[in-house]
Amino acid sequence: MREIANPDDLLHWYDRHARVMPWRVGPADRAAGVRPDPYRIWLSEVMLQQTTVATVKSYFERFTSRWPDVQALAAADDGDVMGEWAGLGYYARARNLLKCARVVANEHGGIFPDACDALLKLPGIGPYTAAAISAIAFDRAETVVDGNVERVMARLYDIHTPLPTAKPELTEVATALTPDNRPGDYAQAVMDLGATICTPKSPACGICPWHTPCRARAADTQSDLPRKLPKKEKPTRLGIAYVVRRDDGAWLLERRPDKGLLGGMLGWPGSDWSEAPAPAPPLQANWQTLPDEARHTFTHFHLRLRIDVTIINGPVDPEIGEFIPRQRFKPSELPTVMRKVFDLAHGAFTKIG
DNA sequence: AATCCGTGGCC
DNA sequence: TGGCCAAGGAT
Repeated sequence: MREIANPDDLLHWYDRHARVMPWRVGPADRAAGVRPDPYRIWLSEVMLQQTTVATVKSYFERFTSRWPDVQALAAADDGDVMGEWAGLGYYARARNLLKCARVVANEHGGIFPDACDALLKLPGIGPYTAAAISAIAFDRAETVVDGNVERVMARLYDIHTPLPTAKPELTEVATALTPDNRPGDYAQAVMDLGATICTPKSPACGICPWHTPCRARAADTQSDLPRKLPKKEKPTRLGIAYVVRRDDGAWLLERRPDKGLLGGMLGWPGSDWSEAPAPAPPLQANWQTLPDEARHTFTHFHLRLRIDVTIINGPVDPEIGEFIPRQRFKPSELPTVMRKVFDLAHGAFTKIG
């Protein structure tokens, strides 16, 4: 008879090897009765969507220092939140984060729901995040299925169906395995296992607490799992960014519309991004094209951005965007592609004087 | 259902 | 250097 994976074996491993994170209540503290702060769990889970733990840590510290609870975040200025999120990517997360904070503050008395179905109704909370908050913050027996869990389950049960087709099947076996005992710790334990032992490349099967029941390990297929459908090729798009510096040091920037790429973020005025972008200077000036272009890769295309710069004297009323005084302009509040443009333009201005 | 939506580290 | 990958969600 084939041996079945035992959740207690994983929990025992987690008790010894749980990763330490700023938002996490470790297994020892949890056993002593310490409860996680749902606000911090929610915030960390949204930040961790498609984003590495290492990247999230510093953002989490800055957010919780500036906005210690959901009421504080709900009262925050939109631009301040988008500015703090700059560099983390997937900016719809930040817009939905604010929406969610305001719903929780105004319609739930500042208390996060503990049930999945209620959490799912909130902006920016999907199946994974709802289960994660319910399990981790409230210790309810919900099953989290993220990329780690998909990989662990595909290997544990030697499932060769490629993702995303395999998702329902992987969810089913993951659900069947979820224990009623310590579900919050268990959810974090599966993800820790995927992140540190059952890794995408070169999994450390020799020290895995589920080594014995793992069917992929028995079949030596672990390195091929999970299978994934081939990805589409990324096209290259071109564009022009216009950097205007006023003689008093102010910069001309625009707030991008909420919908679409980099929605809600600050950026330089520019052309469309396409095969043949149409020039669209925000004002009449003596434009100079920089020798180097900014290169950036988004989720689904490569971008090559020509940079046109100019320096203007005295008051000018641009048709597009708004001058931001030197004192108030923080390059750290720009999304990465816009910061690359700034770095190149600033370097050129500095050299020219 | 398929597409859109960022970024940085890794090898 | 370029593709892969990371605690996904909205439309």
